[in-house]
Amino acid sequence: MPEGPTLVVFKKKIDSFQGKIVTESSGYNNPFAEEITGKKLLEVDSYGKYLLLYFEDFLITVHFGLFGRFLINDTKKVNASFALFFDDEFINFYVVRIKKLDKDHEFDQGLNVFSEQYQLDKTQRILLEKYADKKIGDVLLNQDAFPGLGNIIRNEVLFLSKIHPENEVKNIPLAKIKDLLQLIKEFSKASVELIEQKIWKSSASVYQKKEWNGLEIVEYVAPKIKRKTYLVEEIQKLF
DNA sequence: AGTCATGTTGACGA
DNA sequence: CTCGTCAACATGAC
Repeated sequence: MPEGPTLVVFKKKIDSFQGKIVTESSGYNNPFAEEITGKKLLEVDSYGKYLLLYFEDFLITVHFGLFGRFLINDTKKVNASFALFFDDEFINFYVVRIKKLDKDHEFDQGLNVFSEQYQLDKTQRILLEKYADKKIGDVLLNQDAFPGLGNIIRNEVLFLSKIHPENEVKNIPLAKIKDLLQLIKEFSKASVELIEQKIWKSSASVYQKKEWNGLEIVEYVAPKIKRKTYLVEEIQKLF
């Protein structure tokens, strides 16, 4: 279900549990229930498409995949894959995958557009050094270079920066690359509010749309990544 | 009601 | 070793 900005929204909703003690943890896909029980939830954060739950001795990451959901103080009919209870409150996570990491695990904040430490230059360097021969439309979904970037953001920023997804990275003028990276940052951050207002998808320019300003939006499945791609031929250039 | 999807992982074989 | 393909995921919006 979620891309990076959605995880920022999730984090905000769970923020109020910071500092509270987990009185019980459960879930059919939770090998860490015993370790988590009795621990204080020190901090909630997000990185890319992961929700981060920091405890005294370790860190739990929650990935929502395509179907992941969570409910606060509410329960669905199906069993939760992961759940946290705090005295009289609780959070149920459905269809999520969790992992346990070292509490000092370092995420590369230089690549995180939501971080104060984001470095556009670093993303640019990685893109040009490691992915020069790849298609830009494919690379954007690579979480190593673009943590949190998903299919909606991918389609929208390629359109907004007027770049055709089939361009190989090395053929795109540097100025256009910089435009694209700047747009990824701005679009991702602006998305948070739109998601909170539940108008994110409907306010998209090309994603799941048929036309833009009278121009046809072409739709196809990108072969390598097998993801739906939307583009306006007249606007998005091949270099 | 069938279709499709904001995503990843692991199994398998070429 | 790497690459493509497939399936799975207590789903849910349209």
